[in-house]
Amino acid sequence: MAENVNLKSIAQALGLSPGTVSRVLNGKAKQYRISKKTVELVMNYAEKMNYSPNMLAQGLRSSTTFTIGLMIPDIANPFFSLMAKNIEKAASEHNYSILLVDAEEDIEKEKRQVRNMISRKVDGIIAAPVGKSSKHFDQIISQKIPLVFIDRYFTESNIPYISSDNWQGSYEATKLLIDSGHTNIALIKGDITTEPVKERIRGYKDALHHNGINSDNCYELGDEFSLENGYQSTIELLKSDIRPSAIFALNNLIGLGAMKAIKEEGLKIPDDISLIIFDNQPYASFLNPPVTTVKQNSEKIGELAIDYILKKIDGMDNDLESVKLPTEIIERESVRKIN
Amino acid sequence: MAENVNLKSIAQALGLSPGTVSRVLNGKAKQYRISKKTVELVMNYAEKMNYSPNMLAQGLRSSTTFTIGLMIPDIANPFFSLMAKNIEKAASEHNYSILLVDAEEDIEKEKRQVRNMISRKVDGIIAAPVGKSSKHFDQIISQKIPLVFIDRYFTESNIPYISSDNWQGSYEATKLLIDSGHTNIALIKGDITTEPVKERIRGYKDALHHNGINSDNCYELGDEFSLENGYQSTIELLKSDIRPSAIFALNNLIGLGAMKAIKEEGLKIPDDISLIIFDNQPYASFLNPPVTTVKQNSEKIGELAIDYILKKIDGMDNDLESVKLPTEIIERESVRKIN
DNA sequence: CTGAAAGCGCTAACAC
DNA sequence: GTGTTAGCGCTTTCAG
Repeated sequence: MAENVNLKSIAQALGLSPGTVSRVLNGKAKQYRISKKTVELVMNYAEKMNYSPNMLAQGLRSSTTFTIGLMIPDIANPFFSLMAKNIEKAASEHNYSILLVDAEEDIEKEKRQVRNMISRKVDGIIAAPVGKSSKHFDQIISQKIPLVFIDRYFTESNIPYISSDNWQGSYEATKLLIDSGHTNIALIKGDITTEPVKERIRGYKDALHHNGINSDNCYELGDEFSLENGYQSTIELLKSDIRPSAIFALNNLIGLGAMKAIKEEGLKIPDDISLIIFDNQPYASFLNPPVTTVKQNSEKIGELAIDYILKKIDGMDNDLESVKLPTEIIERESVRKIN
Repeated sequence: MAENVNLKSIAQALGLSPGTVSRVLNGKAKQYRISKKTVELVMNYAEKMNYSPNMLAQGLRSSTTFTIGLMIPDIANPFFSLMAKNIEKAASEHNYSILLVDAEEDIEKEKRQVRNMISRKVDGIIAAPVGKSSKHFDQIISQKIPLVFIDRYFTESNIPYISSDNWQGSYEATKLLIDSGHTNIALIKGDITTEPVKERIRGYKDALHHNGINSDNCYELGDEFSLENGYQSTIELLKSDIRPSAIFALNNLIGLGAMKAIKEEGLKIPDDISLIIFDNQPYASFLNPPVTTVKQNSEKIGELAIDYILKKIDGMDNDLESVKLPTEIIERESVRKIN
């Protein structure tokens, strides 16, 4: 295998010019009326030499890199990894590659990586932003790089987003608990500066109010989408004298953490305490007990996001309305009906 | 914000040459004894203009892209997504970015993406290869791009790999079942052309033989790491007259599928049938019942892989011995002790 | 139908 | 201390 096979070396070997070789290899033979003979010659030789174009050079010259930046707060969270899978799939079908960043819920890392994406001249960015502000994304906008948020978003910015109807999911979950006779419902939250968490809290509170329950009776705690937070918060709850009859966990990791704590304390779901988890996962129906969840359509979120970005890259001026996809309550066996 | 701020525009604005600006911005001011005044001037102006270097140009010129290709068969599988997380974290700490490919267990896609990675001039590649052969990775080798396999590998190639001791994990799991009195143990497999699956099968068979159990009595089926395969295979098993007393599921998705089938058939684990799953996940202890698993050290796999690649990129000629990390049986409550 | 040449933005060897 | 220049590999305009 030749060391450095590039347009020039091919051209030389074939007694042609780099321009011609480029035209052939980019399927512009018709357009430039290149002779069949030349086309075959080039094609065969390139094939034989296992030529693959230098995309850095292509990108530099054509200022399009066929790269989409994907910024995720936690790729190990199955909610996000499933979304990532669908995004990568659709992207690769259109010959785009994914530059992946796991922001680790760290705003500083996210900021650094925003610049990195700019430096790398990605053609578009899909991000589930981490912080309380989208200011650092302004650079993306001013560079005219298509950008769409997924899952998380900011109401004050006008960057389009695809998310779930967090209010709805939370409202319905809380309502289900209330309808089952629960009036002392604890809420274990994620970062309350993020919009989805705010919305979920609002849904929860609205459901309480609409049903005549004083939310002061209900306890809110926690501050992070993590197993640890779910665990610690639940322990705190169970050790206190609040003794809620139900816990609403605002994401899947918190839910797992809560289960761990409940189990360790020797309590049973739903007999001793009921549980609903925001965000459904494949394993939810095999848990002990099968857990009632709020299902988000994460495939759809990924799909809409990549569609939007791809179209935007193609220059379509489809100024997408932001979308809040409906959620769905999956009733299983973690909620006890009281009387 | 200026439209296109680059070295040239900065140089012009400041009455300097691009070379000088480049030197300052790359921290080579000392080395070239650039005056403090110039350094400050450049730094401030670059900051003010929000300059970020064009990494395509840098890459083209310096032939190093600070990019690592990561090829994963299924990023939605939590086993892989956790590994991806650790890899991205370590990479970004060294200013490398991750180009992510989800091969979707599709060899053709993997082949295409290998070429893509070459075209993109990644500095190194970490891959959990999909197919039965590593032939398409030869191009990587001949391009002298550092490459390491994770999880999956090929014995006949001498591409280094970091994986689990699949034989050990499988042997120990099977032994545990045998020691608990099981003699009719069904095995639900993944793609048998892959080395880890082969090793797991071998571990299983060795354990049977060493304990005087005729493996003809034991049923093997299935061909894919998926929930569907786990489900279908288990249904098939339960409907047949084989009636194993235990199932050994060769990965987490198969395990979940098996649980689904067992539940649907109205059977109880471990009373009616025992289960061990290869690959431990955070939710395993909350399943019904908590499932005995074979834990792989996936953080460590990711860590060793990225360490190796980074060192290799730095030109260290540390020809890593391939590693098979020990596994650990996590005993929970899915195995029934017979008599 | 094809070639020549400019230039994308950057770095580094060579000048002085 | 700093400028000049060549060139990384590619595409595309302009010529013919």
